[in-house]
Amino acid sequence: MQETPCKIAIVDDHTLLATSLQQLIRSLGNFEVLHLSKNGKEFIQNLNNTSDKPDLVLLDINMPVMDGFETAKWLKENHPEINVLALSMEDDEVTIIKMIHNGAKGYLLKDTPPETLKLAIDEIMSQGFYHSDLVANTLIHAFNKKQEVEDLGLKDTEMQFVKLAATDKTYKEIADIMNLSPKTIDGYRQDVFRRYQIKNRVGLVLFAIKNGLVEV
Amino acid sequence: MQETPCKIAIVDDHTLLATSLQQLIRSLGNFEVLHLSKNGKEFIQNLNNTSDKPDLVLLDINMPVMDGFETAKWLKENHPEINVLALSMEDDEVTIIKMIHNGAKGYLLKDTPPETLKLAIDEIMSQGFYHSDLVANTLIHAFNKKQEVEDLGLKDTEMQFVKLAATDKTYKEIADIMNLSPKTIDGYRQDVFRRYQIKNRVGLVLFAIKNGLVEV
DNA sequence: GATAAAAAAGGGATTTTTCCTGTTTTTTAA
DNA sequence: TTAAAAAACAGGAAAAATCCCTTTTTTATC
Repeated sequence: MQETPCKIAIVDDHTLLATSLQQLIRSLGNFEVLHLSKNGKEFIQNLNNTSDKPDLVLLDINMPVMDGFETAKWLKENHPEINVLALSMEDDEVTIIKMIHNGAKGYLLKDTPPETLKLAIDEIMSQGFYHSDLVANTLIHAFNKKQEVEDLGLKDTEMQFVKLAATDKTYKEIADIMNLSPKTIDGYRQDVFRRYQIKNRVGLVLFAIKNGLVEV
Repeated sequence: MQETPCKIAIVDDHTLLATSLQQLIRSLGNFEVLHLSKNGKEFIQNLNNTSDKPDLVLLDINMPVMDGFETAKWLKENHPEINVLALSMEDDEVTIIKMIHNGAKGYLLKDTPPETLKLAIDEIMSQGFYHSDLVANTLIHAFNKKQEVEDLGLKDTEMQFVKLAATDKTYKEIADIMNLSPKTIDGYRQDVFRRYQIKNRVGLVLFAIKNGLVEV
């Protein structure tokens, strides 16, 4: 008895690599390659052009038009049942984290041996995720490390002001807390607004959060 | 030649468990237990009372006065060179994530066999982290899953308003975008403020972020 | 079609924020 | 010690946000 084959789509802007991947996968056994796409946009078109949905997408990250991040995010949102296996040459922390966060069920480097590719696909199909040391270690270290706040050039008083401005206190209340005149606080505000091109207080709150000055 | 022993501190409010842990660790070989503490506060006192700093702390999580979360966070901030190995009966996602985020270098369940405890300590001392499947899988899944936004009871228009309010646009600009009168927007604002006890727009922004309504 | 409820809009006042322009005080450096 | 720089503070005004209460319009339901 033949099992129904695992349907795979390949998204990679390097045609040569995509076609050789296709051949490789076909040689691995019970797999069927539905279509190749050069970027996320083309992939979505291919997806909509056929009723046959892939079980898994081999997704490159660096692509023009619509890259791997966007494509993974789109799939997570619109077709969560389609698994993404990220394929990349990059092994830096930020890239890996972004892909896993966007729903990729595994992350392979492009110099991975074919057996690992097969293993990864099988594990994703059977257990929902390919647990590699690369991904595990990356997540652990990213999560574990003390994320240092980069120096933005804020003076101590300004820093304190910004942190307080990211709460629902009024400037008058902030002035009281800092034992300063509301007019001094207004001076800080104006300086910070100008220095970082901030339009208003909401902008200041978002600035503080984005730069890790306050926790939410 | 005898290596310098690994110095260990134990923090656990269950005296019985703490003392038996102490005995166990001493039996494991080249370890030295510096002191036992019933909670984080007591531990910090013990730390300050002696010049001999531990290399590693076995840290319970559920404790009165100052629990494992706070203690780990304090250590991460004040003594990043001291490794934390979390010990707990809980294996739920949130607990594990919080501990790793607060700098714990490993996470063990209390029903772990002694050999694993030794392995964990050794791995932390040699490689800086004890890589267990429990932690790896927890982080991966937490990071990978689509964090569903719980229903807060916001209507569609209100939701759109809140999302726009969490940008640096004025209410007038928001009204334009939503093709509504500024007065209608003001009505939304007032309703939402009252319903969720929000004081002002910064409060609204923080509310939106905390509840995952917008990404930062 | 009448009626009640919900949504949209408005009037008007107060508080807060924002943005100018400055002056005074304190700190720093020569 | 003194000049310069930085920090703190102010007056005043316009814009935005906040709040309360009322009216109109739309929607749903019988």
